[in-house]
Amino acid sequence: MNPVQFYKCLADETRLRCLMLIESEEELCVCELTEALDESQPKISRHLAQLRQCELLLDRKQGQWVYYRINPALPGWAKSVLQQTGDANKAFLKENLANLARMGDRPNRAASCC
Amino acid sequence: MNPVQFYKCLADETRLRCLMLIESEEELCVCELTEALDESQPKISRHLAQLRQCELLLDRKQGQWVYYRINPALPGWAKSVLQQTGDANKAFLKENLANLARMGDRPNRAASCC
DNA sequence: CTTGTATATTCGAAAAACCATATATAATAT
DNA sequence: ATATTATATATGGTTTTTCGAATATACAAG
Repeated sequence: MNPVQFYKCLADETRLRCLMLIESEEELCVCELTEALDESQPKISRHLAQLRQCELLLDRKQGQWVYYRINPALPGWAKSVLQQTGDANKAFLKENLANLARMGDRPNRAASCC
Repeated sequence: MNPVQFYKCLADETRLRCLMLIESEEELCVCELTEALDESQPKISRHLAQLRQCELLLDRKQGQWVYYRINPALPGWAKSVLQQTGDANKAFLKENLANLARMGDRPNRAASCC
């Protein structure tokens, strides 16, 4: 994991929020992130694709949903950076988490919805 | 310290190397960084100015030299990120540190040279 | 005052990143 | 089969970032 490439991934507001939210929630699907960030679906999807290509995220398809999670194979320092950034910047995510909470009918892991 | 702005600062090879080298050496002047990275003086200077403006670095003028160091007032998580990144990516800096070591006549803190 | 060295800044061009819109794919439901 | 929902990708344009080259400033030495 090249550190410059890693930090380029974190250097965009949309991507950083996605990463922090996923870090906080373990796993989120595209529609949940779209709602939490209040951004267009293609925009979210494009950034997630980049994070997947750079191997910061792994995806898992379940029915019509695609769930993203932090790649556990990331080097320790990178995982630690993500974790610390999330822990120390809770306020940064406040509104996004509120949007997520307010979201009715979230897909429940292993079953219906969205 | 906005985390997006912080990571934008780290998302450039020149800036990240400067930060890591300063992290490793406590304090470095522009000519030392120019030599260590083998880049043009204006390029180094421009990136250092950005890091200073974003308050990641502090500068100190001594005679004709300007020494840069990590801003100790950075939030804990940011200092920790810089430190961990440096510790875990020594190979990334290997050649830069070699250039620095090979550099004859480095300015000695509080006296002549360069 | 002139020269030399260290550093900073300006400017225009080139490259990279980002975005909105439209469209494609794939799964599910009717 | 058709319609709907979730996600992905392609296209073209706009904004942002980065850069080299030239120039400016500031200090030191002679």
